[in-house]
Amino acid sequence: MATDPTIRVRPVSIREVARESGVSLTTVSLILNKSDQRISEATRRRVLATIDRLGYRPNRLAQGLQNRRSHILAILVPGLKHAFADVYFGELISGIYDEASRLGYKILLEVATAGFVRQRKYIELFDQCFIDGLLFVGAHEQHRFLHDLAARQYPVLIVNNYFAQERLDYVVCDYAAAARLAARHLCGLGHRRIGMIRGAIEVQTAMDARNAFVETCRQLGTAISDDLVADGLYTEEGGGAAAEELLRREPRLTAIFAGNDKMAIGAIRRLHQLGRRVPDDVSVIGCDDIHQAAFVTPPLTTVRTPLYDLGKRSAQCMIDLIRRKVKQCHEILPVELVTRESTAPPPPR
Amino acid sequence: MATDPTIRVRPVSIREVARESGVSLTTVSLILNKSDQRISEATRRRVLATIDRLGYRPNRLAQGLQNRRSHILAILVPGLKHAFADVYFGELISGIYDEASRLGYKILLEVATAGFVRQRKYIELFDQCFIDGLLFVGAHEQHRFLHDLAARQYPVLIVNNYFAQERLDYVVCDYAAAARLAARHLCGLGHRRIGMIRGAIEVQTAMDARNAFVETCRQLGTAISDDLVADGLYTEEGGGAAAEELLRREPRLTAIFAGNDKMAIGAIRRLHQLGRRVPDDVSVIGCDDIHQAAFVTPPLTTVRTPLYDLGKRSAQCMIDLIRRKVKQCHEILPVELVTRESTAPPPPR
DNA sequence: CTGAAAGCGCTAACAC
DNA sequence: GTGTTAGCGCTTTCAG
Repeated sequence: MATDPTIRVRPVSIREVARESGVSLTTVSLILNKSDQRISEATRRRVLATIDRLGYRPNRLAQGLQNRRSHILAILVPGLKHAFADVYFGELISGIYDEASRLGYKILLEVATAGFVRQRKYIELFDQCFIDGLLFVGAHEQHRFLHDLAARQYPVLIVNNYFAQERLDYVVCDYAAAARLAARHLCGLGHRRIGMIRGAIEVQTAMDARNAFVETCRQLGTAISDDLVADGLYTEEGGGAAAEELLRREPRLTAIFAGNDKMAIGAIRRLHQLGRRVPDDVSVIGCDDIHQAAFVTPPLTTVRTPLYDLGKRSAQCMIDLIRRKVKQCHEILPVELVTRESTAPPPPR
Repeated sequence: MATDPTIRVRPVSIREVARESGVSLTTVSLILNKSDQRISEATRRRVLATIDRLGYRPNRLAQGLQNRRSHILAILVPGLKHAFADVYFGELISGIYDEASRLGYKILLEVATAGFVRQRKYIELFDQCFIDGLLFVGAHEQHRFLHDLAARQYPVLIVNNYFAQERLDYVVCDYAAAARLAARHLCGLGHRRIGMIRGAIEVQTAMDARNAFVETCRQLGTAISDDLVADGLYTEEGGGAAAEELLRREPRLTAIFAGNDKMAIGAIRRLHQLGRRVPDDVSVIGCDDIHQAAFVTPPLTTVRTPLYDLGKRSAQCMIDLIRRKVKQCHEILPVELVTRESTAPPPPR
C-alpha cells in the first residue's frame, strides 16, 4: 500500500535503497554509476528492482556537490524589456531547451542586467550555483564581461553572433549570405533605389549583413550610400522610424531590406501609414522568417535563418565543450530565401 | 596580485574565509545567516571584509542540500512545438522571471512533454532537483498530474488559467470581463451577425470567455448560435481556418471576436485572402494585446490582458506560498479594451 | 564482488 | 561571543 500522498514525505535516499536490498550504499552507487566495476548480476537486478519499487531518484544537489557538475546550462539574454517575449530569442531558446533536455541537461534563465554585470553574477553562476555552461543569446561586442568568463576557462557560447576580435566560441547563421540573397532578389526584380534597415552597430552579424548587402548591390549595379542605411534597433518601432527616415532621405526609394522581420513588419506598417503601398510602391524584404511573417499583410518575403536548429546545434556544441569532446566551436549555418508577397518589381516611373 | 585568471581555480569556500579571518567556520556562517546570535561588531566587520576581499559566494548546492531549499522555481509550459517562441508564454515568463529574480529566486525551464508526465518528472523536480515551486503556464484540465503534485503539498501555481473542479492555486485574467468588453464593443458598433473564435475547450478561461460573450451578446439583442463559435486552437493557422468556417456557416457575418490576438491575426489574413476587407466588411477584435497587435494591418482592436504583470504577481504568490505567508492564492486581474482600426460599424446592407 | 570511510561546502544544535 | 560537531545525500578511493 502506498503511503498517504497528502503527507509531504522526505524523498527516498540511496541509504534506504541499500538497506531495503540488503547491500551497502556503495554497491547501489556503483550500480548507478561506474558499472564497469563488476557487480554480480543478481545483486544488480535486486538493487535495480528496489530502486524501481521505492521510486528512488538520486538527489542532484548532492550529486552536484560531489561531482562539481550540475547538468544545468544557463541561457543568458540581454537586459531588454520583456526579452523572453521576443520570438527571435524564443525560437533559439526552444531549440536550446529541446536539445539540452534530450542530452540530460536542465535550463536556467538569466538576464544580463546592469546589476548582473556589475556584481559579476556571471561568475557566481559558475562558482556557487554550479551551472556547467552559459549560452549567450543576443550578445554583442559591448558585453565585455564575456572575456572574464572565457579567460577563466568556463564554457561559454555565443548564440547567433560572434566577436570579430576574440575567439570566443559561437554558432551563427550566415548573415552575409542572407544579405546577398536579399540583394540579388531585389536587384533581380529591377530595383535600383534601395534602402537598408540594419540592426545595431555593435552586433557583428548586423555589420556583416550591411557590408554584404551594400557590396552585392554595388556589384549588381546599384550603389547604396551610407545615407540609405538606417538603424532600426531590431524592433517594430525602430523599423518604422527607420523606414520613414529612409524615405525622407530618398523619396524615390522602391525597396527596403530589413535586418530582421520585426523591423520589416514595422516598416510595412509605417509605409502603409505614409500612403505607400507594399509591394506596389515599395518592396520590403525581412530576415529570419519568424512565424508571424506569413500572417502579416502582405505576407513577408524574407530570408529564413534556421533559429530553432541553431539553438539545438548550440546546445550540442556547448555540451561537447563541457565534456571536452571539442576544443572550440565556430560554426556557420546556411540560410535560404523565402518569397512571399511583400516584394515585387518596382513601379514603372 | 590576482591569481592567474587563465587557471580554473576552485571557488573560495567558507573554510578559507574562516581561516583567513582567524575565526571558526561557524562564525562565518552565523554572520551570513542568523545574525540574531550576537557576533561582536569587530569580528563581523573583519569577516565581512575577508569575504569581500576573497570574493566568497556561498555554494548554493551545499546550502540547498542542507536546507532542502534551492531558491529555484520551475516554469512549466505545455508540450507544444517551439513553446518558448510564443509571445503569450514569453510575456508571462518575462514577468515571472523579473519578479522571481528580484526576490532572490532563479528560474528553471521545463516542458510538459508526454515523457515528462509519464515518468513523473514533475515529482523528480521537487524530490531530486530541489525546486521550491512550480508555475504552470498554459495548463488545462487535461493536465491531471497537477493533482498529484498538489496532493503532495508541493507548491504549484496555475498561471493564467484555473481548474473549475479543484482548488489548485492560480492567478488569472478576467476573461469573462474581456468577452463582455468585446461583446459590448461590437454590439455597440451595430453588429448583429457576430462569430466567435475561441481557444481550446479544455481551457477553462476559453469557456468562460465563450459563455460571457454569448450571454452578453444575447442581452444586447444578438443571439449567437453554437454554429457561430469555432475553435481556433490559439494559433494563426487555426484562427484563419475558423474564420473561413464561420463565414461558410454565415456568409453575412460582419464581426468576429477571437479569444487571442494570434487567432485574430490569422483571421484577418484569411479574410483578406477571401476578399473581405477588415474592418470595412468584417470587424475583428482580439484578446491579449500582444506587442505585434499594433503593427499588423489594420492595427488590431483587442482586449488587453496584463500578462507581464500577471507573471510578476504569480511569482509573488508562489513565493508567498513557499514561505507559507499565505495558505492559498486565487486571484483575478482586470482587463481593458484597446481600440485600434480593425473594428468599425458594419457595412450598410 | 562488496563495504568502510572520507569528504564535497554548508548549517545549526549544542557546548564552552 | 565563538567553536565543536554532526549531518544533508552522494561518489569514490581503498581494503578486504
